[in-house]
Amino acid sequence: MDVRTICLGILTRGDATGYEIKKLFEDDGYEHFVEASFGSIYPALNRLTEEGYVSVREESQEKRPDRKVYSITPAGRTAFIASLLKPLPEDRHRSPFVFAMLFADLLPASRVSAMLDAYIQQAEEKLAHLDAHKSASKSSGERFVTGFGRTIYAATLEFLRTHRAEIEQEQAAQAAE
Amino acid sequence: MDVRTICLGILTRGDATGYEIKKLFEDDGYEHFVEASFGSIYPALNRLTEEGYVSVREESQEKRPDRKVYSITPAGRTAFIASLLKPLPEDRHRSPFVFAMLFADLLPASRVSAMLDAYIQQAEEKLAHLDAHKSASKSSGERFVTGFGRTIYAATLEFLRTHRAEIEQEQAAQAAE
DNA sequence: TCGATCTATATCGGACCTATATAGATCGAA
DNA sequence: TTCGATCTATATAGGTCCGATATAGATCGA
Repeated sequence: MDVRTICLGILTRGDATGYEIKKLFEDDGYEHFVEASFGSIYPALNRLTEEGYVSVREESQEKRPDRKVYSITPAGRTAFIASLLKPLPEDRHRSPFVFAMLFADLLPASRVSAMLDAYIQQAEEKLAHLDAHKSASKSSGERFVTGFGRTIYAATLEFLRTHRAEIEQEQAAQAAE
Repeated sequence: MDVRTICLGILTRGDATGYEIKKLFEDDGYEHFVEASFGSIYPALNRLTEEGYVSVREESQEKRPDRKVYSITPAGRTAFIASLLKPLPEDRHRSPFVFAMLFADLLPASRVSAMLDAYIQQAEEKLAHLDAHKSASKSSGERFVTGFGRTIYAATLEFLRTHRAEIEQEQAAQAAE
């Protein structure tokens, strides 16, 4: 999903600034599945405005930088739906942690354990964040996605806790050689 | 993990061409976690060569384009280990499917069902591919990563099969309004 | 035998992220 | 109370990476 489509999607739920578009995914705990940086959101909104898919109103606030509040136009809504009717790109899950585990045999056992600890802790935090915002989920789609996220993190934690010993023991055996 | 580090990692396991570097991850079923395109692999190898982290030998074959076989140098090996000792970047799992599910209420029920079907089928194929190459896993790291992949896909399938009805029924209820 | 797929390298354009700059507001800790 | 940290808010430059495309002969199945 390109950043322009992501922006249009958020705007179907209500007006927002570029800043809010980024924050909404994080607050709802979707950042693991959908995210975009400011460096791509702001140019995307400019282009969407040029193309007539969104409109802007500038709210100049006292003693604050201007807020540019974006609204989706009927043309934007149509384009957004159309993009969801096209075949979806495949998921891409890039994991430096998994990559590093492939080369565990080249690393000190302590480093491997530290990586496992850090990864487990991260998954625990993400899971806690999703559970904290459980009640905020409204549409069936949102509930579905939150549940999916919880499932993935729970399965991750379960696997790591039950299988970390295997990789750590082989490390130990190797160090003893 | 940047592409240069990925290339170095593969080359710690043995010499390879740019083409083989890409294929190795796919054949072993790691492409969901680690991947790089030709458009970044070839420039990366050129730069690694300039920097002295890899060396090349050109094998000009009869009636075939030249093979450029890359080998990691001691300096490359050192740099690779060093990169694994630095804090790892976080995972990023981008899912157009999950994004689309957030907006299921804007789509026809048939489209939502079709997306679920396609996503489930993809996960089944990935899982089958991992199982097919089960025996090929050698190091404990490789076995760990293969098991991790299977866990994620299995959890995904389990969740989708038990929860797709919820989102599909809400769709149906909405259409009836 | 003809199209599809495979091996193999390479580049261009575009999409995207990271880091950085700016700037005032708010809020907690010392 | 004041100073640093964090938050709101937009924006750009540099660099990384991907997708599409080009090339070209080999192999393999229909």
